[in-house]
Amino acid sequence: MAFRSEILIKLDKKGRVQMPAAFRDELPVDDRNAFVLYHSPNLPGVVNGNSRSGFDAMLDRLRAEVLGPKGSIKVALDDEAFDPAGYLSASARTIALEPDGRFSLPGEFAEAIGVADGVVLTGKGEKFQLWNPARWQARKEADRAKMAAFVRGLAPENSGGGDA
Amino acid sequence: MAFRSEILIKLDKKGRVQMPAAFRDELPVDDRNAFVLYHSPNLPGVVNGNSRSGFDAMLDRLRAEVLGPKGSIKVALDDEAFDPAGYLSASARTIALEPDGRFSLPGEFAEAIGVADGVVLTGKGEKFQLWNPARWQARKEADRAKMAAFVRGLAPENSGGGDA
DNA sequence: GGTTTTCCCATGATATCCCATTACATCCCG
DNA sequence: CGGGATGTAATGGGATATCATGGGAAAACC
Repeated sequence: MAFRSEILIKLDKKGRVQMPAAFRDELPVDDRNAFVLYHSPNLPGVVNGNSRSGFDAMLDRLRAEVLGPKGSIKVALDDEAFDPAGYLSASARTIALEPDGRFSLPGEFAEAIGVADGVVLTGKGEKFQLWNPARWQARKEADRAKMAAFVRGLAPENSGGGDA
Repeated sequence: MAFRSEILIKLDKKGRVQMPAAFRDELPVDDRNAFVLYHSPNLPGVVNGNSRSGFDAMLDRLRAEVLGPKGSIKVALDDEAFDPAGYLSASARTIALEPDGRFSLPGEFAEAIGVADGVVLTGKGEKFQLWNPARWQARKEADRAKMAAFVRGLAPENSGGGDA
């Protein structure tokens, strides 16, 4: 299960969005009628998406990271302490997929993204993201330079190298 | 079964609250006519909710964690020792759901939350919570900052940005 | 007997279902 | 190999169901 590619999808006047076939095919075969959208925890204007099992798996890893195995009962009871997994759960919504592969984008997400006529769906491997098209374009430009620099910096002491 | 999303629900003049469809769908299919509300054990003004089976499962885990496997018989007999699960049971009430998905919020919980015209229902994964809207807003702001800091602290040697 | 709870009906907004259309890719058959 | 046939993806829209809410009336409670 790995979300790849990027695609621009239109929003019709009912607020519906077509889930790209490439992403739909990555959802678990036994749970393709719904998935999860949630606000980015630290990047305003971006909405993340994943399968239900993928989202739950992320929360499990998160809880395991924060507390030890014994912490589960503490998190279940302690309402005062900050709970990252709980925070993400509150910011998430289960979205039903219509039989034809579309879903209606809840207003809260549409506002967060700042959608007008279209959204960019972009694969990030373990998850995918919804972007405002213009903002996505800008981000991509910026990332291109960073990526080139990153690759250049990978092998500082390379004598040979070169490619065919 | 995972409670997600957050939603503001009005209280009508009869004290009734609509259980959001997103939460109702998470209740066990064989037990959707009732659920459990209980006071937060350590955060005044917050009321927790869960399915009956979910609440019972939490009590079981709590007893298993606190006392050993032999603890159940001890708890059944020892009225002198402090019993956390028993304490939670006393603070809990089974709430009936009307056929249309509403329930009447008992006065004790309404007072604890400090409701006026509305309540925020927020998903925490394994359970959900009822909040005073203003207090929830404040908590959310505070948690947002903590979440951003938490994500930042995950990878000590992180050069680039990115989000979770 | 008066208050509270439960059941039922009403309503506006939204979401869902179903059918139609266009574009593009693949398939089939000679 | 070509050209029609078929399939799927993305989009549009009308009809219907569901959600959240309000309120009246019966039923239960003290």
